Amino acid sequence: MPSPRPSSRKRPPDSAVHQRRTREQHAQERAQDYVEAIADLIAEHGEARATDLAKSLGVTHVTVIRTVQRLQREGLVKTQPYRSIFLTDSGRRLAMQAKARHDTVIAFLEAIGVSPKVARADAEGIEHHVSRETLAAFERFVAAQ
Amino acid sequence: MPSPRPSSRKRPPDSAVHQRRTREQHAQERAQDYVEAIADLIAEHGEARATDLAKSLGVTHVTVIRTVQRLQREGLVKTQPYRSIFLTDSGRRLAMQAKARHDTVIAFLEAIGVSPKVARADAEGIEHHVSRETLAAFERFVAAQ
DNA sequence: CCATATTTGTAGCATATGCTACATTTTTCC
DNA sequence: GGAAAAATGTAGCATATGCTACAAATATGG
Repeated sequence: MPSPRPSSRKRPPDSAVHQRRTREQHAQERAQDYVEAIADLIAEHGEARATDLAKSLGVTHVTVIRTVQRLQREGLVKTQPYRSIFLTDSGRRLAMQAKARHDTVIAFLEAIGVSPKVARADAEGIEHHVSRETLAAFERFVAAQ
Repeated sequence: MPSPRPSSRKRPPDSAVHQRRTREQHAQERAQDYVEAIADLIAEHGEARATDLAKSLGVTHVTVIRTVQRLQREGLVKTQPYRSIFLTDSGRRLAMQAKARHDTVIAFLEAIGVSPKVARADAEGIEHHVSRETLAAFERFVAAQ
C-alpha cells in the first residue's frame, strides 16, 4: 500500500513540477530583460550601447558585455567590438512578446487599484511568471473596466 | 540642459531600480521556497528530510544539502548530519509569510477566473514579486467576490 | 545479525551573473 | 592634432545553484 510520503510516488509532485517551471522561467528572464532594454534604447535613442544598457539594468558594463556575448551566441543579438548592439529577428520578436506581457501586467495591476509606480516595479518580476491563461484573464479584466 | 540619455542622469533610471529590486527578490526566493517546503513537510509528515525536500523541489539531494547548509548559516534552519531538518523561529516566520503570500496569490488568480491548476503554477513565481500594496489589492479583490 | 536498500555527504564539474581592477579603443573637446 | 574623458574588453574574483559519481552512514527486512 502506497505510503503518503512523496518519495513513494512515481510521478513528481506538482510542487516539483512548478518549481522546475519557475527555474526555467528564471533562465529565460535575463534574456527577455536584455532584449526588452535593448529595444527600448533603440526606440528612444536609435542605438543601444553597453554603457546605456548597464545604466538601464543597474549593473556594470562588464556584466552587460558578458551577457550580450551570451545572447549573441543564442542568436538574439548581433554586435561587434566597439559597436552598437542590434537585435536579430528572434531577439526583436522576443522583445515584443516580453514588452506586450510587461504592458499587460502593468495595465492589469493599475486596473485593480495598484499605483502606477508600484505596478511598474512589480510587473518587472511578475511578467516572467504569468502563463497564457493568466495573461488572458488579465486582459479580460482590463477590457471589462 | 539635461540630455535625454540615461547616462547623463544623476539618479538611476526607474528601470535600473526595478531591475535591482527584482534581483534582490530572486536572491530571497530560494530561501523562501525552501523554508516553505520544509514547513509543509513537517506539517504533513512530522519531519523534513533531504530526500523528501529534493522531491518536493525537483532537484537532487546534493542541491538540497548544499542549500540547507546555506540556510543554516543564515539562521533559518537547524540540522545536524544524518538528522531531520528543523526551522528556526526566523525560518518559521519566513515560511509563514511566504505561505500567506502564496495562498493570497492563488486565491486572487482563481477569483479572476484562472483555473486552480494554473493558479498554483503561476503563483510559484508571482508570489516573490508582489509588493505589500499589490498584495493588499489582491486581498481586497478576493474579499469583494 | 547481516545483506541490501536508502539516505546523506563530499568532490568536482557546469552555467549564470554580479563585481573590481586594469588595459585598450574610441570619442570628445580644446 | 593631441590630451582627456568615456566606453569597451579582459582577467579574475565572488556566490548561487544545478548536476554526476562515488563513498559513508543509516534504515530496513529477512
